[in-house]
Amino acid sequence: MPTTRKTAAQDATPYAILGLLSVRPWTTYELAQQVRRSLHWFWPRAERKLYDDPKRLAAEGLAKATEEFTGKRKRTVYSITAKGRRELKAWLGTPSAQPSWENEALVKVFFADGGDLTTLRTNLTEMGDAARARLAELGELAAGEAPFPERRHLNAVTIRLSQELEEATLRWSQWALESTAAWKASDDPGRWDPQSVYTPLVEAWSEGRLT
Amino acid sequence: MPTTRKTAAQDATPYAILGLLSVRPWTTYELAQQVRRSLHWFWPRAERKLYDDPKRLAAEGLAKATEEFTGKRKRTVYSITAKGRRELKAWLGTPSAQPSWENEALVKVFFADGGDLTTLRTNLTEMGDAARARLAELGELAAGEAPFPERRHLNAVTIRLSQELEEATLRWSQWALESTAAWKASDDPGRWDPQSVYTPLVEAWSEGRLT
DNA sequence: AGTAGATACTGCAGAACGCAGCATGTCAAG
DNA sequence: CTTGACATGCTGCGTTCTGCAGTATCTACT
Repeated sequence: MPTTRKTAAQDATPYAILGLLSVRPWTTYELAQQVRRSLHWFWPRAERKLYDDPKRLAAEGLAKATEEFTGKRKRTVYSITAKGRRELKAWLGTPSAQPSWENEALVKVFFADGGDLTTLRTNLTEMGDAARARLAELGELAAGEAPFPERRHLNAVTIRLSQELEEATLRWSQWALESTAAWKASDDPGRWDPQSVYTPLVEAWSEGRLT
Repeated sequence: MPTTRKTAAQDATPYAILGLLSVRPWTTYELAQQVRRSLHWFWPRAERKLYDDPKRLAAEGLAKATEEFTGKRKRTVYSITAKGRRELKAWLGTPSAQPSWENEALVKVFFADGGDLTTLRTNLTEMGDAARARLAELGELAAGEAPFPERRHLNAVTIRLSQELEEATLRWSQWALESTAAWKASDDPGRWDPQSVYTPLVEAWSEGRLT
């Protein structure tokens, strides 16, 4: 990773919420549910934040808070303002932060030489299972009713990337399980050749195909 | 994402550091550099944390802090203890938190209907460029001297997943650029059929191939 | 002798998180 | 018609994490 990473000008979370508000008005509770279905896949944030950020958006005039009542229980519905739409549009054109992903199971694979070969292989299996489970969730999403037909194209493009990443993880876990089957121990791969794994990548790099 | 997410018993960061210490003793500064090269790819944490966590590890007897001097400048070298190795090994067998990834550019793609088609396509291009740049970094890592030859197999397996994910992202961005070339606007895909994108995923899901 | 850059951290303010808590509403079973 | 389970709709609070500025020493080069 480069130290010269370009960080985004602003925190993306309020804009992500603004984006959801641009689709339709929501109560925070509905927002939280919708986030679980969509945004959370590629912009995971604690639900707690979804109760604070809309207030700020409202304070800055990017959203409008309307109080409604169900019996005597109050609920706040947030909607986007014209100013909010302009801000959102401007944000779409700003440079983005580098993507990042975290994977605790892979940390365990990386340090697998501190444990047994069986433990390593269990972790690999679990990574594959998790990927399959997430693919199933994506499948369910894709098969379900589209809540916003006018946004299907963007949903499709976005879900597609999640799908590709999970499939890549699944394929990798299968490859890793096959590879490690021949290992003697977690700290001794026997005749298995690590260098050959790198070859295609190193060739692409040294031939300048990646620049 | 499921609400029934299983969270890991403990925070992985101290264990990740413990893992590095199991390879060899480091000063925090060296640790920070090493993390940038390896761990940061799949366990990104602020460098600031690398100055606090080893202290805790030492306080718990999982690591040992040794003070050394370069002239009159002090530096602390951390090394793993026998207890630390046992704890690390035990941790390797515990269930892991779900993986997560965040991608600000994809948020912009997801809400692209709030902006121009050109903006959408710029963001797609930038995502591809970023993936290519990261692949180049991985290539450089893979081509370089292996600092720990006895860990090459684990490095190879781990880097391989990063590579697959970046390649998947790159392929996706190219596909998305081709797809959007025919769109009329960011909120109007014209004749482009979102449903067909889902088809393979939905079929795999409905046939139960993901369970 | 000067200075740019690497090494080696600490302090602090603000952001984010997780979790508990609390109050109301709905719906179904007994 | 009452009880309980679960959904809705939040707020408060303690802890952790992050980013950034600041401090000081060492090394290498001009």
